[in-house]
Amino acid sequence: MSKEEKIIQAAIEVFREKGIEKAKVSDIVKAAGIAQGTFYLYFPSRLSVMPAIAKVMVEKIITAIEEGVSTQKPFEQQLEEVVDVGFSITKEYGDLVALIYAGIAQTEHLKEWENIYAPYYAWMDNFLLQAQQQGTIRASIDTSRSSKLIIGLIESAAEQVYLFDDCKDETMKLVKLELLDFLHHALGLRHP
Amino acid sequence: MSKEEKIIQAAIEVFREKGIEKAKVSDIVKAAGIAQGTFYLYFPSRLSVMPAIAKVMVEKIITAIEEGVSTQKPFEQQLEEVVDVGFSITKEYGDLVALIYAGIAQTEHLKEWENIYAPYYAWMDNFLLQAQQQGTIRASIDTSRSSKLIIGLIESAAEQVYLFDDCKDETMKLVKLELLDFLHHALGLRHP
Amino acid sequence: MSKEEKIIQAAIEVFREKGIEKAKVSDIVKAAGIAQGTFYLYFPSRLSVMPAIAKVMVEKIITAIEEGVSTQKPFEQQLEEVVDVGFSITKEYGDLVALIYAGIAQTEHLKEWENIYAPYYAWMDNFLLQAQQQGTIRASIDTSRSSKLIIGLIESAAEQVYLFDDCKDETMKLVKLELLDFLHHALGLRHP
Amino acid sequence: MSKEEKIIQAAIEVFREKGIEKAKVSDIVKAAGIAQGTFYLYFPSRLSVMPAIAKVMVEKIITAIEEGVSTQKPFEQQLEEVVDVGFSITKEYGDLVALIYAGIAQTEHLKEWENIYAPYYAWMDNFLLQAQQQGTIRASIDTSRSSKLIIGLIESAAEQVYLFDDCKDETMKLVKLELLDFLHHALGLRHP
DNA sequence: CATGAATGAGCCTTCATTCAT
DNA sequence: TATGAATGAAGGCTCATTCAT
Repeated sequence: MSKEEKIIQAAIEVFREKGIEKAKVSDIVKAAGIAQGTFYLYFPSRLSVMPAIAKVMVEKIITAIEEGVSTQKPFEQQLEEVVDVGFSITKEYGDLVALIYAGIAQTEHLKEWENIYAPYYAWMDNFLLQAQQQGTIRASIDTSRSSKLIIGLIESAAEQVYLFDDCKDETMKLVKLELLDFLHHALGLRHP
Repeated sequence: MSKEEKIIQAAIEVFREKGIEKAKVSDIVKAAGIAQGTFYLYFPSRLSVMPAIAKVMVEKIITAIEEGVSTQKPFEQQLEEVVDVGFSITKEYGDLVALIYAGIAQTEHLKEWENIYAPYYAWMDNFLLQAQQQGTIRASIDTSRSSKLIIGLIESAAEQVYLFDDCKDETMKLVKLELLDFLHHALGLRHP
Repeated sequence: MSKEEKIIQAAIEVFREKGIEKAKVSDIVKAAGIAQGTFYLYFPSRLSVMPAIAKVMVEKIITAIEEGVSTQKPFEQQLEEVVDVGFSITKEYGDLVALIYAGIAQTEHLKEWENIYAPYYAWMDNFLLQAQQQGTIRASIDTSRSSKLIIGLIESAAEQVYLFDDCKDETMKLVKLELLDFLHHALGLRHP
Repeated sequence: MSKEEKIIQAAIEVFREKGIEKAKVSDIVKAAGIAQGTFYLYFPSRLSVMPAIAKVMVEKIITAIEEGVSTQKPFEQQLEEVVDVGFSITKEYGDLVALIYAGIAQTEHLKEWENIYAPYYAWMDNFLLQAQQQGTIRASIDTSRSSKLIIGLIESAAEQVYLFDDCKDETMKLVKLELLDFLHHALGLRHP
């Protein structure tokens, strides 16, 4: 693992553990096993690791989606898998997403956020588009816009369970069912 | 306006303008027109104004909803008003919401967030419940869970427009339409 | 008890408990049951209570000496009582003495300390003088100078026991015996 | 001179000049010719230099004793030299001793003080022990306990002169004589 | 490339003191 | 006399960043 990768991994670790404000460069370099000055050979400032962290995170999201959704299956099942993966992502990276969001909100323009999530949005757009072309979901959907709505919706639902709720397993199933029902209707899903 | 209110107003102003990390207590007291020490008579630390800000914000949200939605009109029109108000709220307070969310993520447990939004959730729950009882929306909806989904959905949509997008007015109408369509289907809206 | 007395008593309490630097005016007024501003009606500044505390302390010392030493008994027994009382004083007020000493060292001229202890020195001087006039102790002693030496000696001995040592009771008796032996020889005590 | 030594020397200087409470870290670093932050690389807090100062001071005391007392001469002359050195020490470091004592009283347990003075006590103990073994002072003395008494005694006497009195030179000789006389008797000194 | 000691600007917070009531 | 809210100066400490080695 290169020094740069070490730093990014250590930063993820430390930011998750301590939060943005309390994550010191000294913590990160300690976790990375490098010297204080070395950090600045790779990143110009403390918060400039954030985009790199975001990139790593989105890569993981994309991988999870691609691995978790079987393009062979019927759309209805795929949709269920999309929700499952979305929940897994929030479970595993929800705090990290919130962190990066906050980090970006504090530094650069929030618009940057769209670029970060772009691959996720693109995947979802394509997912809907294909279903639409096959007549599985209603034709009136604007897949580009709805892809963002759906991602927001899945995240909202998952946050209800993982960030806020306590009795997770129980709630999770109920929320997922409600969400799937919601999506079925929203997408005008036709059971072929 | 009491000193405490002055501080909260000034804090809102400064946090919005400078972001969490760069908002100094000295900025806040200057904006509030009080002495540095006075701040600490009302709040034990710099970030402890956050919950107070959140409370003010939610009060404004509730007021906006109650004023913006005419309970006399048919549900379909009310829903449109709900979306309109939701968009207005995000337009006006979106950055503040993001700020508070980040501020809370850095200090207390994220669960606190649910308490803050509780009145908004409660209103939405009741809104759906009445529609359901009148048979306007499908009976299979769990209004409590869906209220959160819908609020998340409206916020996602509005953020697309106001936080990220540039060409706002144009986009806004399209996104709103897409969202309303999405909701109509999701809720199984019956046009009476 | 007058307000002024209340303040002095509260100050003694708080200074003993928290030490000089950490004893806040707010602590003192709270302990005294008065308002913050009232303190400044009686004392011009935070540390200006110190002399008043010192005065109270010396009064207690004098009282203890006068009550604890029986002028009727032979000198040898009186000397033992003087040592006993000296030890009691250090046990009870040793920390306070150190406190006042430090407090004075930080503010005014250390010379003030002599004025504070003056009554104690005077009593000891007189005590020695009478013994000398009766031929009980050696004539070559300068009672004025030696009174200070002896007080310093008793305090040193008692501090060994109460401020520093752990196994107090055991040690105390041994130290007292050693000290008395030391004093007997130093004073050239004649057993009549 | 290492940075740490520079800090200690500067701290001694500043604490003596301004007293404990008014000695600011900024004063110390200025005197040491280093940056403010550098102070905290070597000491965790402002008052944590105190023990280091104490150590330096005791080293100086030991050096002064070893240089000022000629172990070859007869005990009586050595005792005079011990008193002379003791007076010199108080003259030169008396204020520092009071300072450190107060500083320690404010922070750590007072017991620490005994550890600091331990080398001085040990030297005196040994000094007495040898005289006792040679029959020069009375056999009934417990040298360990009396070493502390004697050090307390010398300090008391010297403080009378240097800390409190004005007409120093005059008084000094008289006090010294009185003290030596006092010690001769107390120790049961035999003039061989 | 790597190091880590050194820097120093800057902020949060405390608290003695004041003063209008 | 008494109050206690308000003041604001002041300082300990942190920590991102630099740079000589």
